[in-house]
Amino acid sequence: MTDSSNKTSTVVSEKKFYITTPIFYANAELHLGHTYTLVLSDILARYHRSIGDKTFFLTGSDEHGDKIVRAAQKVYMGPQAFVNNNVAKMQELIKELGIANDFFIRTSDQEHHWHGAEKLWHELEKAGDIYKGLYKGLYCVGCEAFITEKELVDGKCPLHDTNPEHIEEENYFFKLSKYGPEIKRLLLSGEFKITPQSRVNEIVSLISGSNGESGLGDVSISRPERAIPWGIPVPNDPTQLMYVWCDALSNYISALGYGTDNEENFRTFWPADVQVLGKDILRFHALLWPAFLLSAKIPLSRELLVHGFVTSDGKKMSKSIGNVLSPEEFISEYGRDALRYYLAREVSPVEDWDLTRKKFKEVYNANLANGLGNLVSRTLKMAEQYFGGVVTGDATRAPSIKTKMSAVGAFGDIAGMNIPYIIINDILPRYHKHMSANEINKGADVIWELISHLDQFITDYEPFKLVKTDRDKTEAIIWGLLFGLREVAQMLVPIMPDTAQRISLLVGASDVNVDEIVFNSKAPVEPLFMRK
RNA sequence: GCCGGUGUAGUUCAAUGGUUAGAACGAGGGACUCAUAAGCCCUAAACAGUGGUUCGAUUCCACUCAUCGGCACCA
Repeated sequence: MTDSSNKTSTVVSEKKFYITTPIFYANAELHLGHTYTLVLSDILARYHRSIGDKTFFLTGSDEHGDKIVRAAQKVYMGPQAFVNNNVAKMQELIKELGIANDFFIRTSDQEHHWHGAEKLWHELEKAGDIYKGLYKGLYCVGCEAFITEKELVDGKCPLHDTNPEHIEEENYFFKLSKYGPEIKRLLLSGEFKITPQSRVNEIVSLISGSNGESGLGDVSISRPERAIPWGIPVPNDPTQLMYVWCDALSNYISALGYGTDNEENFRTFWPADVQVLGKDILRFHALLWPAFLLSAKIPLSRELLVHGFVTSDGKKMSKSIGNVLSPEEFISEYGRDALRYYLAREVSPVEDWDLTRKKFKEVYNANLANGLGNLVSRTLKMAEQYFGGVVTGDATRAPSIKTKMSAVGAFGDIAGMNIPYIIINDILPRYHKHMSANEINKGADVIWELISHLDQFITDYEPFKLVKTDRDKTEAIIWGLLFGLREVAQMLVPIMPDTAQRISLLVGASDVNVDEIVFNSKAPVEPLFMRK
């Protein structure tokens, strides 16, 4: 893919763009929910790279905590070996999905992560926001960990069937309560954005509290070192380890070199432009994380993009129901780009969504095999048969669409307009509008509108008949189709990078200005997307 | 229980205080053939319920029912 040839679809931008996923807990393999987070983020990152933004895309793994230690013990492994193993699997899936992250941060990585976490702790301390206090909770001896009221079954630990003990221990606390009003103000003013808006309302009402009671309390941010020390020691107090929040949330800046002797990336990329996360961890990102940043006098992230959960046939995936769907399953049957397509277009970035094998297949056949793939085949076959693949033309000679396509696009009706005109004045502006607003599903819709226009264009002129009587006009029509396909490929770059490249190579556009493109195309040897 | 959102064709979504409530997928039918029996055209198919405001409501309000989310240490 060359950048010089995509003049029409490139909006020149000199901005920086920093996007993050949460770090994934290294106690199990990644599932479809994680896959969605990764693909959504990757599409946004690739989009911003494609428009020229200086982009940094971060993902990583959260590797500390009692849960890891216990899970490792179960399989007779040390915690480090255990997480190494799981992280290797994560990275394998990340590679299979075609995720192009710039860095992978690991919280057990002393060189890349610990300095940042420690510096953040120091800053909170310096601001006077850390104090020693008593943490009270329910502790299960069997689990060697605190458990929450919600986890209890009949007042007992569900794993050990024992009554947990009420214990108190001395921890460090962070003055979260101090920052409630400021976070509320930033949320309401829009300086700190959360998408969708309903999540802002939730957080604001949480801060405000109910019945006149203050909403926010302080939180404990350390735990006493236990049998196996597995975490980042609290600076100047080795008897305590940082609890998950300070340890994990700081990854977003430690990965940029914060706290190391090279903070150049931090200066370049912070604050994050978009932090993608699932609704389950909204609170930590919308309250604790900004409070940490305010305390440390670091600017807040610009936007949290909060997505929903995936269900399988309307139910939560669970092994006991037997409805678990894995990303690997779809990749092996349909290919990586098909899965990316599904996640991009068939899923709302902010709502819960559902997946079934039946629906995936229907969507695949309708839009990839019959839609995109078939259009590529029929266009390139005609180009090859009639013109040996070499098609010359220009925008001024391209015929116009005849059929009225009602209620489509900004014009309402595109009859009488030619392909390049429609693309430049309607398709591309709307595509960019949606993609830059993180609405990748709507961006993808626009691409498929163009695909539909191109099919309609073939119906309008029937070049397969016309070629017998008017070769010049037929060439102008095929030229219009190839021009359209070239733009489809460009817009597809963030969503389906492999497919975009394949189409671009097949279409074979010359690297000259829009008005004089010569196509040196070839028909695909086999369909892009085999019908299933 | 409290707070907030949603409820439109088989499914996923859209729009609107007023002539025929749009689209996609899926289903049924048709004419074509460049193409992956794909594409194109046509057809059937919906405003949760009750009451209110209004000349007139699917659209505004109230209630009911259903459903989803939140109600702090769950990555």
